[in-house]
Amino acid sequence: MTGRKRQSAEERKPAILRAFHQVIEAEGFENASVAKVARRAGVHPSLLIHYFGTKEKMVMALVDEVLETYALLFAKLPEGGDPHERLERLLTLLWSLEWHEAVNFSVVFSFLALSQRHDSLMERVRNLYGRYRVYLLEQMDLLSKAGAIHVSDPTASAEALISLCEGSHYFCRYHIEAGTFDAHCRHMIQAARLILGVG
Amino acid sequence: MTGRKRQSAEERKPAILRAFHQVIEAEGFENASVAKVARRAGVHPSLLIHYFGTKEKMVMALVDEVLETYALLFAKLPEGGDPHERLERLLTLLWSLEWHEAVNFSVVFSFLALSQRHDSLMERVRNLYGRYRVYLLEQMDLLSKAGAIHVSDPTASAEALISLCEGSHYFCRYHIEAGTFDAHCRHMIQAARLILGVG
DNA sequence: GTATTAATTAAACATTCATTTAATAAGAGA
DNA sequence: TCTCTTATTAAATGAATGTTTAATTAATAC
Repeated sequence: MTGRKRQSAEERKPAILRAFHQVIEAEGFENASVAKVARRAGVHPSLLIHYFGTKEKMVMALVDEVLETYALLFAKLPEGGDPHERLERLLTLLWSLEWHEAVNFSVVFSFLALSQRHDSLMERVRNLYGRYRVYLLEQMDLLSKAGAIHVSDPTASAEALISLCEGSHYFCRYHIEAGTFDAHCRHMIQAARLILGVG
Repeated sequence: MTGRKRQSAEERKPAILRAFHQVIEAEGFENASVAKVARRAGVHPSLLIHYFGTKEKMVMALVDEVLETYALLFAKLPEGGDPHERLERLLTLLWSLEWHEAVNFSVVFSFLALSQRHDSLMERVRNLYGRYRVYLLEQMDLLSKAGAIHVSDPTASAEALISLCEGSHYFCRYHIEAGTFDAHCRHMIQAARLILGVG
């Protein structure tokens, strides 16, 4: 009748979340109703409730996916190899198009807003950034001992790197000219080098 | 009957926007309905429509206020005086509690999400950051000539400062420990000095 | 004190909201 | 083929959505 095939839960649930993501992108989190998501997924609204229980749980399922995207991103951070080369790979990855486009800003901004009044979400985001910070501290220790960087206060440098990186990716669209993203990344890498004492 | 006094439009409209802001803070932008805002303002829902026309226009009125808050913040940036002292005042202001708490993060994150699909809002935010950038470039030129800083690429340094500042304020809550905001600010000021060649 | 203007509410509107309950349909295993 | 499970829809729910229209109330101007 609908022209849609019967699918398993393992196929349908991700498809619904994909539709949810698209609706948020197109119309905003505040306008992403169950009915609209269902329509985009080509499915009856009650099927979403059947799979997720409530809309809130569906939101949290999408949050899980977005957080997982970040976790996968962090998993790409370089671990071994020559210190100088590793530093180079780290900076190049942090300011790559891949890193920049990993998530949708409309979705992430909405979830960051949500985290302000959703304790467990806040805790999960903090946990993610905590791992980020630990990674940077470890690397700075290694790179420091190898003489690849020169930092006096690793904690301060880690905070600065995270701030520079997040500020750059989330806000550059508000102050750089169109078509200058590559140059912006070079600028940020240079600033990162100054912070790491290798300017 | 309601116990509320009759007020002029000049008093009522800001009061309604204040209530709107509070509802977003407490329940999120996606749950801030006209009825809830009216209830918090102690007023009938149709009064909001009478004053603002539509909910969307009411949203834009609140956006105006938030953007104005930022504009007033920028107006506090130091202009004259001794270069070294001015640099000191600039960094101290950028990483002050006043700067940090000037806006509500739940509200701003929601509006940043909105800007992704609202062209005129995007343009207005870009305009704001453009002025921020111009200010920094002007100051860097002056400070540079006075020997207070040493930057080779002012554009790159301005982008780095903005990124560091925004990334710090919007994301520090996700990676610093409670009660370490002051230390974090000191770290950021030190990083800013490195970027400005006065480390 | 009356007329006028502006603030405010009341009531009703169609629409959309998330969700429930029950029915249907399809595939899997026996 | 029959049974059982699971995917899917249909239909109905009451509440909440934003908005309109008309009525009411209070202050202002004359």
